[in-house]
Amino acid sequence: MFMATHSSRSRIPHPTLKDVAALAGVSSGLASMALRGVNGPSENTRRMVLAAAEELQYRGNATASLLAREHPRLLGVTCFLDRDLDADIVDHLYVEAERLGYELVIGATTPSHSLQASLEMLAANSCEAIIAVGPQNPEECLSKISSRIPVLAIGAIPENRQGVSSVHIDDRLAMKLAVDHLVKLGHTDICHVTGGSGYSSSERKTGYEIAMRGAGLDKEIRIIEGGQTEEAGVEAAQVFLLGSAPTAVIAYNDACAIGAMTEARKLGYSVPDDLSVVGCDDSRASRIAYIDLTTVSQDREDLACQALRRTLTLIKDPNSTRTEYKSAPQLIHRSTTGPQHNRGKQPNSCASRE
Amino acid sequence: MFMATHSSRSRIPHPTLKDVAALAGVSSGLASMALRGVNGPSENTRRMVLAAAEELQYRGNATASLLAREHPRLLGVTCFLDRDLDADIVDHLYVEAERLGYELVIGATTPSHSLQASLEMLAANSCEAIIAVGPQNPEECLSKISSRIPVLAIGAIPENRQGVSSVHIDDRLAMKLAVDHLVKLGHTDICHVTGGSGYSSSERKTGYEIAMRGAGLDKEIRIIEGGQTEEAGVEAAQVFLLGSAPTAVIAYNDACAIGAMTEARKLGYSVPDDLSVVGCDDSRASRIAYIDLTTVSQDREDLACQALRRTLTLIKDPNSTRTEYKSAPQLIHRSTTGPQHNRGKQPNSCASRE
DNA sequence: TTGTAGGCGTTATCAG
DNA sequence: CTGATAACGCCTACAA
Repeated sequence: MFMATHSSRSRIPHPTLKDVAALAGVSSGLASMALRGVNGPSENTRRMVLAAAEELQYRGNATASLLAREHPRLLGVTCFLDRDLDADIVDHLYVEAERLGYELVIGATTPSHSLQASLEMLAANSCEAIIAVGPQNPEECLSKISSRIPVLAIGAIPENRQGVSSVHIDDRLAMKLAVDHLVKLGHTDICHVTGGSGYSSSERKTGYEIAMRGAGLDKEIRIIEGGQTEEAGVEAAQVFLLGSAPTAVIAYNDACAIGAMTEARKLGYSVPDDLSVVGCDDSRASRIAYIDLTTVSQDREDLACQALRRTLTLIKDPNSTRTEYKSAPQLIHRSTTGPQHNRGKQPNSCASRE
Repeated sequence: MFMATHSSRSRIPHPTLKDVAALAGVSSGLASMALRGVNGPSENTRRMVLAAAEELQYRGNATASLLAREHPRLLGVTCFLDRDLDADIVDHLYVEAERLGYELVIGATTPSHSLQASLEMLAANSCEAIIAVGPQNPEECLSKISSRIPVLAIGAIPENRQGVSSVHIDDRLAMKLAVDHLVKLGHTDICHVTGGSGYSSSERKTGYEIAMRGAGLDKEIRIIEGGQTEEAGVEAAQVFLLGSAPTAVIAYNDACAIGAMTEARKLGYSVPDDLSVVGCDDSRASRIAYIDLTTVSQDREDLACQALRRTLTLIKDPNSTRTEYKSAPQLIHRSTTGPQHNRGKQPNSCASRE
């Protein structure tokens, strides 16, 4: 059998529905129905069409289909590419979307490609709704675009963001779990490193404060300005380890916690002996054996399912009211937290020990 | 001024080009040209159209545009969501694409959404070409789809993958840099942990072998089957640390290196005193201060630029021959490699020390 | 069960 | 410089 050496892509255009219909000897309308599996065409017709499609290696043109359909069944997703939490969520979104007969198209948010740009792109491309995954710091653009197309955020959103529904973990509860975990281990001197200026950061901060008060530790509340990166954690540690160091620290997220832990160890503190560290998110990094960070997990599957369910509701009734769903977080006890030994807050001279 | 309390999205459909043209008092064809900024319309007409578009809050329908244009100027990108190397590359792709007037749409590859599925989706959605980022293990689907649409892989591809061009680091050179670095530090007992069955893994293995021979270390060549994850690194370490442990190890990538390093430390080896560890990719994880892994970096910007340049060439001439570009890697010396002390290969009883 | 025809919103071609 | 008009490929009444 001979095969073409050059695939002459440029010469023979892709076969269209009309070609398939012609080969099958039916009209293109019928062929369309047969291909989509809706009922109407007879069994015989369906077979003919499928055979023709197979023979011609027919591939539908999704763009044309999108334009013609009234319900494109296409959802836009914006996410960051370097956050494994987002990756897990998107993975679950794919599963749910497939189950519900929806297609997903992704607009990535990167340093050079803003959330705004992703949203515009998705809105222009016939998406029926947009699911924005991750900490949406310039949330204004979510509100803005939500007047054109339903938007649901996975991640906390201020209540006054009109039109944008959200699905996220209960940030306050997450911090309460962390505080209670440490209290149970005997800690009282527990400080919190914030995640900067975002909304979920302020929620977690509030949750920490409430939990501390709930544990009768009003006087011990100590808040350090931080951020969502490892570097922010490093800088925060340099602050809270000066003077009277706490025996435990709860960071806004895992990255920040890892940074703080790194710096603490570098300064001679042993984790968890001298300092217990708790992160948040249960990121991939937190699970690295060498890090093995105690953290508060987000249930990715729950978030994805709820997000999709609610997004479809928004599509059906665009005027339905904004909703908010708080998923229950869970404490994951790993090796960076331990009992309070109460043996002083001075760093050891020896860097680390088992 | 009154504002609608409910954004009645469902009631008023988005304004179309025709609406804009009507308001501006011109034909839709003219309006289209004015909006796109091509020359033809008079300055006055252009202003009228722009004003009308502004007033109606007109947003073009990208789907319709895609269908009508002969050159959609749309590129599909497949990538993994949890690999920060890919994230960096995509970031640079966005920059280059914008510069060249192309739009990017992303199809993510996740555990539940195969590369195949992403490719099909992108091909069906009027992309002019697809750039596949990352280690494409089931590369067959790249070849298959390349008969329908130009495909360029960022990452090594076997030579017999017809139709698929590739842009990637020089894997063999990368391993040579690692070997030479270690040799310069006095190491001779250098083993390599592979990345599993992929093509770039076999290239790196070969590169390691060649470099070892080049350094006169034929007898010292020692290869351990590994993988691309931290877990694989852990398992590999359990193997190569049994019996006579090497003084240095080069892993397929950073994740694998980190796993191996973790396990080595857990078993009582000090890094880099007892064991030097080199990764590959210069991933975000490798830069974490607490890990600070010596590695071989990939120039993300170079990869992205070359990929885009070559992709456009493929689009212009689909019958042009497959090309391969090897980007120069660079050794990043961090703190997991050090001089060979030659003080025996037995693990210390003390876990670690400064 | 099947064919026909009109439309989705743009772009592109051609006369005027 | 401008305005009809025909694609683009598919979906979907509606009619047969």
